[in-house]
Amino acid sequence: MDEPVRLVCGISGIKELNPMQKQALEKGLLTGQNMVVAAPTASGKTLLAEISAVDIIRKGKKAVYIVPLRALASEKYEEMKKKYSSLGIRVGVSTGDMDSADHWLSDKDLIIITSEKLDSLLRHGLGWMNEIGLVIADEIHLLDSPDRGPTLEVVLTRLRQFADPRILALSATINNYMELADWLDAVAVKSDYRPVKLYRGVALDSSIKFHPEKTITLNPDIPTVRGIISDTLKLSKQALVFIGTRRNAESAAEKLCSVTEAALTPAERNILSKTAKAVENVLEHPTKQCRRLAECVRKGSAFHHAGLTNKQRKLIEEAFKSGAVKTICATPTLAAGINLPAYRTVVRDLKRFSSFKGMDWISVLEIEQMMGRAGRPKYDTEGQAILVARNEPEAEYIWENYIMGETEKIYSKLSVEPVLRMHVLSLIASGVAPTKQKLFDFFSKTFYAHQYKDLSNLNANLEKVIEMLKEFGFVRSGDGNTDNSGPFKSALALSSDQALGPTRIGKRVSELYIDPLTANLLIRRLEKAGASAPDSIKCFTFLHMISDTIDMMPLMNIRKSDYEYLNDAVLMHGRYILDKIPDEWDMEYDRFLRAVKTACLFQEWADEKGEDAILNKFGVTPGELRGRLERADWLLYAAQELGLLLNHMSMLRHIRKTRIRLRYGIREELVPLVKLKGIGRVKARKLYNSGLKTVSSLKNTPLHELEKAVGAATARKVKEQVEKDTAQVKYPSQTDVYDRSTQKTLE
DNA sequence: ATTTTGATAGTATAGACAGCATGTC
DNA sequence: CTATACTATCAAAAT
Repeated sequence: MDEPVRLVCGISGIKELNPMQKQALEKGLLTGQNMVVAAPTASGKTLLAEISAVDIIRKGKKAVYIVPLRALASEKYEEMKKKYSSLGIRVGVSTGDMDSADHWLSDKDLIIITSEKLDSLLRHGLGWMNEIGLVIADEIHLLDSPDRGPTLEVVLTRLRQFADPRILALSATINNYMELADWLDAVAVKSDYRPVKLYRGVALDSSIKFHPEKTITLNPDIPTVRGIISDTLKLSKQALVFIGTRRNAESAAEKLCSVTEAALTPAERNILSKTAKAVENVLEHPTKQCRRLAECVRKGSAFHHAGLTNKQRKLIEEAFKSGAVKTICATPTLAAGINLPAYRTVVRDLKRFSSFKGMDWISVLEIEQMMGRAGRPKYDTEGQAILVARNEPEAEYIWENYIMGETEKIYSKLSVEPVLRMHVLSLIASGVAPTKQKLFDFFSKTFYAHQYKDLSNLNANLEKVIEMLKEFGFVRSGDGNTDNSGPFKSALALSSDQALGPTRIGKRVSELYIDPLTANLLIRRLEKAGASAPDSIKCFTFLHMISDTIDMMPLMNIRKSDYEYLNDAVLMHGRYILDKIPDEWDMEYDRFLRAVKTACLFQEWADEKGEDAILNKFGVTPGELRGRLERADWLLYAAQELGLLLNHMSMLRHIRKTRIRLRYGIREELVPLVKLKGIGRVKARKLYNSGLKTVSSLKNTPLHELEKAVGAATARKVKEQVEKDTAQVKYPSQTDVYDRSTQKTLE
C-alpha cells in the first residue's frame, strides 16, 4: 500500500478502503492524474481528498481545499487540524470572517477556503500560487448554481492556467460527470457505493414502498408525516424532515411536538429544557419565533432555517446530535450544509415556488442530497429516505423520477450577465486579460466553453460587459480611442484586438468584491451627494443608497399595512434621498418603496428601537436582520473606500458615522463612546443616561461613579483608556480619514 | 351574550459568498 | 402563465 494511504487510514482508523476508494486509487489517484469523483454523500470522498493532500504535501507542495460554505470550511478545518497536525502538516483556513492577508497562508500546507475567498485572494494577488500542487474542489456540481457556480468555474480556470495544479473534483452523482472530467482533463471515477445501506421510498397515506424492496405500514389514523415520526421513535431513532418554506417548517415542527414529547426520557427532558432556554434567550428580548422554537425544543422537536440566528442553529444541531431532539423540520439549509445525518430523512415537500414557473418540482439532484443525509455512518447499518406523496399519481411520478430516475446534468451558468460583470472586471484588473483577445481566450477554457461549443453568444455578452465597464470608468482600452463615442466605435472594437486595463477605481472595485453595477451606483450617488447642500445629507441618505443596490437584493416585501409608515418616511426623508423619487403611478414606485423599507429598517436599528419591535414591524426574522446588517456594513465600507478614492472627503465622516451607528445599533450621541474598548451599545447608553456624554467628561469622573454605571471591571478599563491619551479619543475628525492607520484611535 | 365556525382576502414563498479590523452583556 | 398554506378579518351560526 502506498505510504500516504497507510498514513491517512491509520489516522482515520480505517482498516480497508471501500470499493469506490479502491477504484480511485487504481485509476491513478496518486499518479498525478486529475480526477473527478462522482459518488453519493458520505461515501468516503473526503478520505480521497485527505490521501492526495497528504501525498502532495509530502512532496513539498500546497493543497487547497475549496468548500462551498463558510460553516463547512471551519468544520473541515477543525477536523483536519486535529487529524494531521501530528504529521507536521500545517492547516489553515481562510474565509470572510477570518484573516484576509494571504501572507498568513503562505506557510500553511493545507488551506481550506471558500471559492469566493479564493477568488478574492486571486484579485489581490497571491504570492504562493506556484506552490499549489493540488486543488480539491468539493461539491463541484455546484458549478450549476447560478449565483455561486461561476465563481468556482473562474477560479478553477485561473488556477489551471497559471499554476497548473493537480485537480481533484468531488461531486454528487451527476449525470454528465464525464463532461466535467473532459473539461478538467481528468479520469472519472463513478460509484454508487454507500457504506450505509440506503432504502429510498415513497410514502402515500399510511404505507411506504421502498427500493430496494421493502414495505412499511403505518398507523392509518394520523397524517403521514406524523405517522413516520411516530414509527421512527418506536425504533428509538431520529429523523430529519425537509419542508419547502420556513413557515411550514415551523408549523410542522409544532405539529410533531405531541409525538416527540411522549418519547422523552426524564434525562432528555432535562437537557432539552436547558437547550430551550438557551435558544429562547439568544437575543435580549425573545421574539415570537424564539419562543416558538423553545417551546418545540422543550418537547423534543425543532425547526431549522436561515431565519434563526447562527447560535440557535448550532444549539439545535448539537441537541440533535446528542439525541435529545428527536426530529428537525428543516428547509434545504440542512441538506447542502452541515453534516448532520439521521436514521431517516423525510422529504415532505417536493415542489417549490419559483417566481417564473410557479410551483415546480425540485431537481432530482437536490432531493438526492436530502436523501443522502439518511443513515449515520458508524452508528446505523442502514438508513431510510422517504419522499411523501399526496396522491396516487403523484406517488407514481415521484417513484419514477426520484427513486428510479437519474439525476440531471449540470450546466455552466457563466454566461449570466451579472456574474460576467464581476469576473470580467476582475480578469482585466488582475492582468489576466490584458487584451480583449486574451479575455476571450480565457473564457474559451472554461467549462461553459467546453459545454457550449458555440461562443458567439458569450462573446457578444463579453463585448457588452466590456463596454459597460468602460462607461463606468473602471476599464480603459489601450488603443487610446476611449472617448471616440461615434457610431463606428463598436465596429472598430470588434475588428481589432484591443488592449484592456483597469483604471485605479476599477482595480479597487474589483478588490472590494462588489458588483460593478453597485459600485457605479455608489459612485454616482456619492458624486451627487458631494454636489448637494450639506444639510440634505444625513444618515438616511446612505442607508437608502446601499438599500438600493443589487447587493442588497432581494428587496423587502411590502404589505398593505406598510404603506402608511412608508409614505410618512418618504415625506420625512424624501429630500435626503439622492435618487429621483418616482411618481406614485410609476412602475418604478413599488421598487422604490421596497428599497425605502429596507432603509427604514436600518434607520430604526440605528435609532435604538427594540429588536423585537423592529422584527415585528418589518416582518423579518432575526437571521434575516443579521444578514442584512452584515451586508449593509460591508456596502458602507465599500462606499467609504470609493469615496476616499474619489476625494469625496466631506462624505466620509458621514459614512463612517452611519457605519458605526448601524454596526452597534446606536444613535448619533453614542458614537464617540463606543470607540472605547469594552463599551458597546448597552453600556454606552448607560453611561450617556447617567450624564457621562463625552469621552472627556469620563476623564473627569471619579472611578467609583463610573462603576455605578458600567461595573467595576469595565470602569477600570475605561479609565485606563481615557487617561492614556485624551487628545485622540475625541470624535474622529475629518483628517483622520486621510490617514487610515489611525482609524481606530485607541489601541 | 358569548363563543365557535366559515368564508374571504391578503400575504409570502431556500440559501448566504465577499472587504477589513477587532472585541459585546 | 401555473400553487399552496397560513393569517387576519369579519360575518354567520351554534351554544
